[in-house]
Amino acid sequence: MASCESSGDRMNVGASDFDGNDGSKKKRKQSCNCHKSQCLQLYCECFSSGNFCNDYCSCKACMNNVENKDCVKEKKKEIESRNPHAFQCKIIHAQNESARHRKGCCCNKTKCDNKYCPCFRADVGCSRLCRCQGCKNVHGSKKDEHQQEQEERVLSNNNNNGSNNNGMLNNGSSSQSHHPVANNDNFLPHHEFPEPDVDIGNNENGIYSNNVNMPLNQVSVAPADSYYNYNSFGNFFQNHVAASDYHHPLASSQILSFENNTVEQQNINMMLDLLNFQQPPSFLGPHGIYNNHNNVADEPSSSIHNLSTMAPIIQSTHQQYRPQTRSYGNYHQEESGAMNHSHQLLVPVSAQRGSNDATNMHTPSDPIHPHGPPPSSGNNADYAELPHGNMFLQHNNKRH
DNA sequence: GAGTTTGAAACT
DNA sequence: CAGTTTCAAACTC
Ligand SMILES: [Zn+2]
Ligand SMILES: [Zn+2]
Ligand SMILES: [Zn+2]
Ligand SMILES: [Zn+2]
Ligand SMILES: [Zn+2]
Ligand SMILES: [Zn+2]
Repeated sequence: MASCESSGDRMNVGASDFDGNDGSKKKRKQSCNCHKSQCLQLYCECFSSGNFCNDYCSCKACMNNVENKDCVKEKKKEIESRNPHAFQCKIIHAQNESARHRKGCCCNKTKCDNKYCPCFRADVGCSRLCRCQGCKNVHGSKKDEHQQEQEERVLSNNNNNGSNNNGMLNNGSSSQSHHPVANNDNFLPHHEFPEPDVDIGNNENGIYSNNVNMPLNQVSVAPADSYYNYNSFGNFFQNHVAASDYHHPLASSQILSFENNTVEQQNINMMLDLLNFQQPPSFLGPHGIYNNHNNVADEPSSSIHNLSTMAPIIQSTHQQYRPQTRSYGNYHQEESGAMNHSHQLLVPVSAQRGSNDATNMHTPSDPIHPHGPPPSSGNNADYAELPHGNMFLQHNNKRH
């Protein structure tokens, strides 16, 4: 059974074209890097294209192999019962038509001009089946409504000249009329700070600054405790922000000697630290004085305002977010009290996202946002509100 | 249809 | 270039 030549599948890194010895381009065997699907869902390109995984794959817990061929067959049957076309070639070569993607694409943001677009990936133009916005597919872009309308008028006037197409404009060379497109992407820029929120209620002992509270505005489900950490000032912050922005490399003097490296001693140290607490330097923000160290969105992560002054005191190995290389969080304290290199024990953020992932949580209502709260559908949680009102970017690509 | 999960592409 | 973000599709309910 000949497999589909140009499948348009996504390619795992290292699996794309490569130069052969003779200088020719060859297709490297397709491969995947699946971590959670066991390569038994259509997310897996090997499975999706009807192939077993192979030596180039770096998938985890892969089931998509000969050894499990019964299981694979079962799964395929199940999926085909939902969609009989699921494992058929995704590119259609119909007579008198340019090749097209079976289902078309639905690119809302990328204009079909890169490999996010399944049509572009397969080197075919967008067709009438595509629901793309502002299509600029170099292999042939879909007509927009205006062009479609014009074309239909022309066709009905001078009865057709034999050109068959898919509702596709001729490729690249034809210059297109550029209508000014409404920009719906003018989301609140990070530098538009709200009024500083002086959190008096928690300031009476001088220990805490604004971020002592868990974020007030999270969506119904509170993030698991492990999503939070606190710095030496007792401020709570969200780990994923912390991991990338709030830490800096731990000085060797700050790594405890063995005999002091106990939970008890750490707790004593923490109390001492709190006793010796000095208010973090305030700074003049766009709308006044800001007290806290954290979440200064329009300052670089290396800014003093975005740094904590000591290693995380409590950071379990279950913590989802691996502190960045070069970060303070290179070290964490295990329950035993031992300090260890965090980044060798924790998993990268990209490997561990989940629905309760703090990065994916967003505010139900967003008084700061000039365009109202993020829409309630789609993958639309790009932004959330931090405790003191700053917006920050999340993982979840909601549409604006 | 709304919302979540997934892994490659893109970005920095 | 390792780490993170963005993206559109697959998936679930
Ligand atoms: Zn796979
Ligand atoms: Zn594979
Ligand atoms: Zn696999
Ligand atoms: Zn597209
Ligand atoms: Zn398309
Ligand atoms: Zn398109």
